[in-house]
Amino acid sequence: MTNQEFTELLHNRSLKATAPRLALLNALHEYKSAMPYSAIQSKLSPIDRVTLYRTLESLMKKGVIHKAHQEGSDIFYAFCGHSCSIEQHQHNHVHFKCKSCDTVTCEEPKRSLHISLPGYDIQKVSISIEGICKDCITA
Amino acid sequence: MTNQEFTELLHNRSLKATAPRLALLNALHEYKSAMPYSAIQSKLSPIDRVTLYRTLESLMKKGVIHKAHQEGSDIFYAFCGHSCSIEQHQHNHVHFKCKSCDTVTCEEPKRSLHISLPGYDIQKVSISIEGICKDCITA
DNA sequence: ATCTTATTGCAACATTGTTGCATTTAGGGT
DNA sequence: ACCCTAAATGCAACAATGTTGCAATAAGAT
Ligand SMILES: [Mn+2]
Ligand SMILES: [Mn+2]
Ligand SMILES: [Zn+2]
Ligand SMILES: [Zn+2]
Repeated sequence: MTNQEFTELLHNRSLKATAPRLALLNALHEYKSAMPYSAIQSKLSPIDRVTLYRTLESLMKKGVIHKAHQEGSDIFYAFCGHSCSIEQHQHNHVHFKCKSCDTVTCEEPKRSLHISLPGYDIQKVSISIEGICKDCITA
Repeated sequence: MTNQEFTELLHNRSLKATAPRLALLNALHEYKSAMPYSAIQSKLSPIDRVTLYRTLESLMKKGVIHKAHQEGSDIFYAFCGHSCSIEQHQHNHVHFKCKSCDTVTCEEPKRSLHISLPGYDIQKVSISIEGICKDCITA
């Protein structure tokens, strides 16, 4: 992803292509897997804390990024897929955190799981999984 | 649940039956659904913040309570079932947060869902659901 | 090049997490 | 009923993150 493309992405969502936003998008892009808040802050340092806070907020609100994991103290952020837009987030995937390498990734489960709670109106499902990732098992 | 029973519960887990712990257990018990941190703090006020922190930690470690919801800023706590012990937490239920009444409850889904991620070793699954609860729909 | 509005940067404050240490207390042993 | 000791509390102190207001700045439309 080039800086030019990120700029388009932001403009499509009525967001100005500012330095902090491009820095964040580049950081997330390079990081490959979901990026913990602490790593984002280090990478973008010396960014103003409030600016980072609002940058994350606006990008989340516009369906560009999403929180991928929030057990533990460090919150992980990841890019949304094409299914997410300014109107709504649409995530059918799960979030996997490896206890060995501490990496958080967005994964598509083989069988799409259907949760049934009779009498309830289910609007959003978040699934966080912990275990050992493929790479750490093979290695 | 009487105070006497709570004392036994604590002793079974090698924990002393102190005032802060009994206060917490009583608060959780009265609250019925999962209790947000802020409500716990108000209810137990004026409890020392550190004591509350360590009380929650120790009770979680010994399988007496667990975090029921941690999207949002307020973390919800709830009693563990009989399946949880000093050795390990064993939760097969999901956590439902009602967008209307803001209540968080532990729910047993009808079909037990099986998540399949080939190549990965799944050790723990946390499912958080948001929507409208049974009571709010009926009302 | 100018203008307008979104965005930033800073100050300031709030909440929660976390550790160290001295003091208190629960509960087992006598 | 009284000791004793380990466990637990209370307080100080610091760190990290969330959150708002406001003045200064800069992006992008004209
Ligand atoms: Mn994801
Ligand atoms: Mn639960
Ligand atoms: Zn791994
Ligand atoms: Zn409800």
